[in-house]
Amino acid sequence: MDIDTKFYTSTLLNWYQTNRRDLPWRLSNNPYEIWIAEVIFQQTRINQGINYYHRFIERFPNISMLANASEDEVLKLWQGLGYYSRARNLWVTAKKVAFEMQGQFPNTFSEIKKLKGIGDYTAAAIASIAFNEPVPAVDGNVIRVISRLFTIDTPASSSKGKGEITQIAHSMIPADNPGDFNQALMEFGALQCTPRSPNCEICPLKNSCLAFKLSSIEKYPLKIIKKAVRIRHFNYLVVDDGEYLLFKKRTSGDIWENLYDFPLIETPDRYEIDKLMQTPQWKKLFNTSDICLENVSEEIIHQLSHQKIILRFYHIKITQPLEQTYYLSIVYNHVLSLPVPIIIGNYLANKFEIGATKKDNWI
DNA sequence: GAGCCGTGGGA
DNA sequence: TTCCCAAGGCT
Repeated sequence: MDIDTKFYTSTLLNWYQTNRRDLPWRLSNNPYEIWIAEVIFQQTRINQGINYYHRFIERFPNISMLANASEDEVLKLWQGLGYYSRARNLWVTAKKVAFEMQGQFPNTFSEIKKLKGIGDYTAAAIASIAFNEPVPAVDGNVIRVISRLFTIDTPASSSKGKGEITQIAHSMIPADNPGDFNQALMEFGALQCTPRSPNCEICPLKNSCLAFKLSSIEKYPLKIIKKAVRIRHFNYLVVDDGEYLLFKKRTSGDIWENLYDFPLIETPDRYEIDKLMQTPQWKKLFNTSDICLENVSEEIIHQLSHQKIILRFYHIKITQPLEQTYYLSIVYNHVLSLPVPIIIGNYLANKFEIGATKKDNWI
């Protein structure tokens, strides 16, 4: 493709100069802070993650502090942000850099990309912003902007389409400030070339935008058909003896890995209480113990990107400790320190007044 | 390469 | 209400 790259480069840099948001990590060339920011803002809007960023940097101001923390604490700080593998991988990588690489964060794209939790995009962002390496950081914004400017008709989900876009972005990077340019392209996508109803009339690139010329802005980037989300039914048993609650640390191979939740009976469809009491899990847990069903919550829908969880909480009071070792007994005061899925955190806040409210989801 | 992994805000 | 999707990466 024959492109006047200089025009796009200078236009985007000029636009960035006057329209860029003041974001904390933009004041820094510290690879650690850039790394944390880039990971937090993977698939996450600025408004949703900005307070998490501040709290994270305050608690872990450098990679050594992060490396010496516990996984539970890192996950607790991440609670509510979602995609918890990001937090687990941050912790794993921090320990690797701190204890195996003498605390020296790698300084080239290829070395950075070897770290767990860092892929093409994040490696390029860190390498270009912290180390001035001219590598294209292709995120969802860049895909959208380039797709529209040049009407890319290969889906960006394919390696071919991604490759085309990456190549174009690469050709636009100025040698002197690749970091600013990468951020300019992304910021342009976030603020000007928005997914829905972009204001093309005020766009400095409208006369160079092929999609605009063809009145097909809405067509790009090419949409991919999504498969239906899986529907699951969770029955949470909130087992309560007045002093402690039962919890279980979730294991790998499912959502919310390494977070904690209540004893869970997953059923193939909606079970009423009498049917739930007939399940082997219920019978095994309570056996012949005296129980009192204190409360059954309304049905709650928890929508994940790929699953729809239909769930209820069964608040069950017991008078005698259960004869079991499978679940953890957590005293009320300690419940707050456990990293839990947001739906559990909200329940605890509303029902037990343990922890913060939904809007204030941190310690 | 396709499926999996959260959550919240906006239209 | 419902749907979309946001500074992606791993298996």
